[in-house]
Amino acid sequence: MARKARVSAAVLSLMHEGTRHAWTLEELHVGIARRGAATDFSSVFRAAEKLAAEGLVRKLLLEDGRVRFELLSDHHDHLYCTRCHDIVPIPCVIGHDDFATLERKTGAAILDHHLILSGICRACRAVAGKRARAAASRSRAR
Amino acid sequence: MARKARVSAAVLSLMHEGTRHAWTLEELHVGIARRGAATDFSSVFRAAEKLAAEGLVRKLLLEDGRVRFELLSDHHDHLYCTRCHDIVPIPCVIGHDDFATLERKTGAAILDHHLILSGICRACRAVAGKRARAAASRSRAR
DNA sequence: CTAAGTGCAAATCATTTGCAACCAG
DNA sequence: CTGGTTGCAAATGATTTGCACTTAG
Repeated sequence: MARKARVSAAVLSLMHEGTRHAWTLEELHVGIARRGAATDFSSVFRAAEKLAAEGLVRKLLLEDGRVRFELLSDHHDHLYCTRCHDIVPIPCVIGHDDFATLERKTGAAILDHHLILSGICRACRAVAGKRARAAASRSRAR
Repeated sequence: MARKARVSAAVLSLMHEGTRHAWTLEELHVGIARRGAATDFSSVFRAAEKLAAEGLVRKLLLEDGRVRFELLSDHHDHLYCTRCHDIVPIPCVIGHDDFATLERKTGAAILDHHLILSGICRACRAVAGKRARAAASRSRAR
């Protein structure tokens, strides 16, 4: 590095905070600004792309069509909560033998995979549960 | 329907041809034009969206960031070939028990899933194999 | 000094929408 | 007639690029 990359550092440090699992560029941009180190959106974009190219970060593309970045760690998959639009990491359920079977069946070479679940995350379920109970007691009261 | 939907029909008919498994809007647009029934891009867009809303077609979003549509059939997953950028259908390898386990582990309600494999499809592997053999014989000749 | 990193503005790309015209029922 | 459908043009939203400027090494 010819120069310490201020924005890259900010991106990494923000991600390491662990407030969120997968970040859109917008979220990174805002997050960095909140810490008082305002930057340009395009700088965030370039920093994130670079980190992804360097393999420090993984670029994801989920069902809502926006790019997200996450810290690279041991393989896991993702749950996209259709209620709060948050991304939750999920342990990987697909084994090597599954891939071996698929490769045999299809003749393709499988190099990587992304399993994207969609549904309602634990937090949102809790809220929904509370609502349902409240509704139930309301109808009992009537 | 107050009017027979020309574009929707063309989209479905093109998809039924089976030339391709998953179609981008662009591919649909061009495909329909090739058949001599030129239409506007936005009409293709609206037709595809409508078909998806009606449940005749499924909307996909893969790693290259472009929306694709496929005929709705029994559940399967997808291989994205990083060489030819084609989408190949793959039988589903994840069982109900896997989801049950995940739901227990994570506390989330899992409603749907998309497994996206990436790698090299059978066709491209064949080409690569041919190339490798050719290279081998060239080096032998030297 | 010099090349990587940055900010700003503008370009691009795919998707989406507004609106007037169209036409099968 | 009427409301779903279409074409055209223009808007949107996110990502990406050009360029001049800065600055760590």
